[in-house]
Amino acid sequence: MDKIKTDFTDKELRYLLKRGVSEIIVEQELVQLLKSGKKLRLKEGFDPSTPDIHLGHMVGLRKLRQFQEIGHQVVLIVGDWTAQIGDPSGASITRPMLSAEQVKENADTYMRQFFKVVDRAKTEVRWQSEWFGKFSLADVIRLTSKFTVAQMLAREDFNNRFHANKPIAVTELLYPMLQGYDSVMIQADVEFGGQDQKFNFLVGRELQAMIGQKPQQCFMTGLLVGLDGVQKMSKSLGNYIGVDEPPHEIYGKVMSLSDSTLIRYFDLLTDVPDEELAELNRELAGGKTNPMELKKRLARDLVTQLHGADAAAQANYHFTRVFQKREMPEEVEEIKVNPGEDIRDALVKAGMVKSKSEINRLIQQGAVSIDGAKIESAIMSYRDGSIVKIGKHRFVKVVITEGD
RNA sequence: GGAGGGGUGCCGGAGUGGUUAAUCGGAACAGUCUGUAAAACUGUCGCCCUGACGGGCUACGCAGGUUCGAACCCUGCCCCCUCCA
Repeated sequence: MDKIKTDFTDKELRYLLKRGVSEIIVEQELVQLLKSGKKLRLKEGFDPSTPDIHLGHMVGLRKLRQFQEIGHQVVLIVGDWTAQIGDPSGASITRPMLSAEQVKENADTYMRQFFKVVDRAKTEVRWQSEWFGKFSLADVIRLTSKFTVAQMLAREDFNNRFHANKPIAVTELLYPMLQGYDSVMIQADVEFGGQDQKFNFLVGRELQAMIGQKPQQCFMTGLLVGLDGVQKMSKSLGNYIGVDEPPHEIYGKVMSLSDSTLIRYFDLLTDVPDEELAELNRELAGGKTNPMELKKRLARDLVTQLHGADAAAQANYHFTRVFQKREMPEEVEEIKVNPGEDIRDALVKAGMVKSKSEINRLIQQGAVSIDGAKIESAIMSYRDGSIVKIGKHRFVKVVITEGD
């Protein structure tokens, strides 16, 4: 079958183990594993209560892909049991229990996005319920007796909350143990995730050792800052770019990134070589390169990865035309207008604006034009085929129709 | 079992009887500028009528009440949260 790559140049190793990587425990052991020729089992878990993947997650998925390309096996775990506990974050300690159908649906959604980056053919999907579904109280006691409260409190988040007199649910203490047990069940060689997963990964490592398995390596990827350029990309902060978003949306969001985050994005999300990145960075600092051009390159690269080269070219064209040149897009939505009807009403009806008050406000702000002429008052003359422009990039074509 | 805090506009969060469609921040939208859907700056940001001036209506968990007048006071109900044991 697939050949497993065992000979690496220093450069290749550096790319695999440094680029976009935050920490590896234990790096030397991982290097040995890679060179041993063993087909490694790479564990990645996810919580089916949050099925959307964004670029922040993509950093890790790209790593999985890279390991697949040198012959290794990804094992994706659907955390249908741990999802009921909620990963201890302090913010939300109680989560609604999801129905079985809901979990299934979320899992499908997640996987559809996951496999945009990761190779499905080299992935084994496992559900926690395969083993936890049969767990008895005796099993729970056996598992929990392997750890002490002090060990669990070593986790930074628990520790903080403990000392701040904030609640820690008993089930939350269970979370790392369950996640660790997954590693035992699938005999993971390496577990992948963000830096915030370190504690859970280490619990898995210990548990495997106790049971007589070779402890897994912990592979933690770097954090991506979100659109605001300050906080980490996360769904709850709303500063994310979803893997599932349409091409022009991804492209546009990349273009709105703050300049200072550009290189980091290249670093974490593209294959542009380190030397070239360093060079680009120098040019940027020296003002030799226009950040916009670089952003376009980044946007094209990312859209290509997620939607293919054609979509990327199209998104690029669309952006240049609509946003840079402020021309009409190739396709303009049409709205039906009855003869003599106030066009404002038609715009509201078509959902172009939220309310008549809003369109009035926009007119006052000088944001509306018809056939290139700015509208000063609410009296708008138009004819069949007129192009109404609202703001910088909302266009609509008037179609006059009789009836209703 | 005991003690206490709170539910306000898309979100966060002021306001504790009139001058409050409701300070402020964020998001969003628009305008100016620009190398960019970056940044910066300015403005808008409940709904309806009006070209505009202006006017009307609805809103501060829910339901009542007090008052000339309530997000703010009272009563009941619902819901969140924290601490002690």
